[in-house]
Amino acid sequence: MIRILLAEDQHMVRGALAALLAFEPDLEVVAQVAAGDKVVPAALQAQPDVALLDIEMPGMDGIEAAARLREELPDCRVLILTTFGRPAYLRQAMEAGASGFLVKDAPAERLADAIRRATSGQRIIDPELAVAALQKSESPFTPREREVLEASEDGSPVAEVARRLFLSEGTVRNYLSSAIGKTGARNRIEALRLAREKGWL
Amino acid sequence: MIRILLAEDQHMVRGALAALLAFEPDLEVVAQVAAGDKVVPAALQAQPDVALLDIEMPGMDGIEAAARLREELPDCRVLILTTFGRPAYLRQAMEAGASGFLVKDAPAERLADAIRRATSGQRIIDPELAVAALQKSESPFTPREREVLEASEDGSPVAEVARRLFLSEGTVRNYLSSAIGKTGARNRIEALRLAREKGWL
DNA sequence: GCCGGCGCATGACGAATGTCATCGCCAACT
DNA sequence: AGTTGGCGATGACATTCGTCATGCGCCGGC
Repeated sequence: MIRILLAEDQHMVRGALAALLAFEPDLEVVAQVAAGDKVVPAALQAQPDVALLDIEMPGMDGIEAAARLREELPDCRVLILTTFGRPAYLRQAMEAGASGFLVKDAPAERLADAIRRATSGQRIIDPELAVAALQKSESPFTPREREVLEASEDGSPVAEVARRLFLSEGTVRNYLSSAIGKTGARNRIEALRLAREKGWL
Repeated sequence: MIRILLAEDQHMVRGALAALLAFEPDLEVVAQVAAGDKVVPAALQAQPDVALLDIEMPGMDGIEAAARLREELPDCRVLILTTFGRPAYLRQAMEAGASGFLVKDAPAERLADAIRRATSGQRIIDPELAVAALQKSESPFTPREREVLEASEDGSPVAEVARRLFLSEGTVRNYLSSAIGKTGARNRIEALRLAREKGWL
């Protein structure tokens, strides 16, 4: 019996996924949480074999939760399940120690299969996404440029981004300027949009 | 036996919802589609009693699909199921002739219940959402302010927005400034984000 | 050992943006 | 008739943003 922890903030989707898994005789959902920061506590209590984590969650995102979980329960495999098949998410998920990465666009049947494979130690990457990630031109950003761009996505002014990243205001402007140049945008907002479209984030 | 059509673009979510409904002995999913423009053709063929429509779909959005469906198959009830409980969506759904409106945040158990009630002619509105819609302060924007804000969402500079809306550059800045003030933001980007969060767009 | 690239910073400058006061026009409301 | 408020515009001003040149330290590769 494979014990599963389900982390997904949309109640109905979570319930539906649980129903989907309930049809599999060898799978058992032993815990359900709706927020990223509840993942580790629930896992410590329920001792699942696999954690199925959404990325977009309140409290803590699924990537971060995955990393924490790998520290606290190294025996628990992590599967990331997300709406957005951004290459950057895939990369981050792998860095966080996830065993697999699925998009919600994938066929429903693939889910149970992925869970079984994860427990047997395999890595599961959504084939469509893997192809997309490889086809997508490599991001031309330096790590810092990406970091600064991402920190600007909520629209906070340069000064605040600088504070958050412990950088000088001028430095932040330089990185943004460079990112704007590389995307061919006219300002940071467009740069952010174009970078996302090209899968550079 | 209540016959159900399921329209939802994310394959895995669709499959999971089908699994959820499969547990109900009196409900039967007779058709599944992944795009809004496939709803009416599939419904004509499968003759469902209830159509469960996501709003965010390729091809045609769920609201529009609902309206078309009401014309073609007036006996088929329509339930809107969506991620975003925006008051505007709720209003549009009702205008399109939907019998009910559910958010994916709602408890999974409520779904089957809503379907049964819809077939018996009742209207179903997610209570949380109804409360939220009433609590939500009405948008403080004037029509022009909203228009200018929305035209700025892709990050184009003021000059371009002005050209698109046949306004002077200064006027656009004025409306943006006013919108920034009303949202309590520090620049247009934040204003856009905050306005969305508050359901003012 | 000498690049070249990245990280970080500074300073300066022009362009874009945000704010404010003020104006005219028109429609609605009192 | 007068007041109010949305709409559109202008001009001036301060701030923020984007760009560029330049400097320094660090590391990896040739």
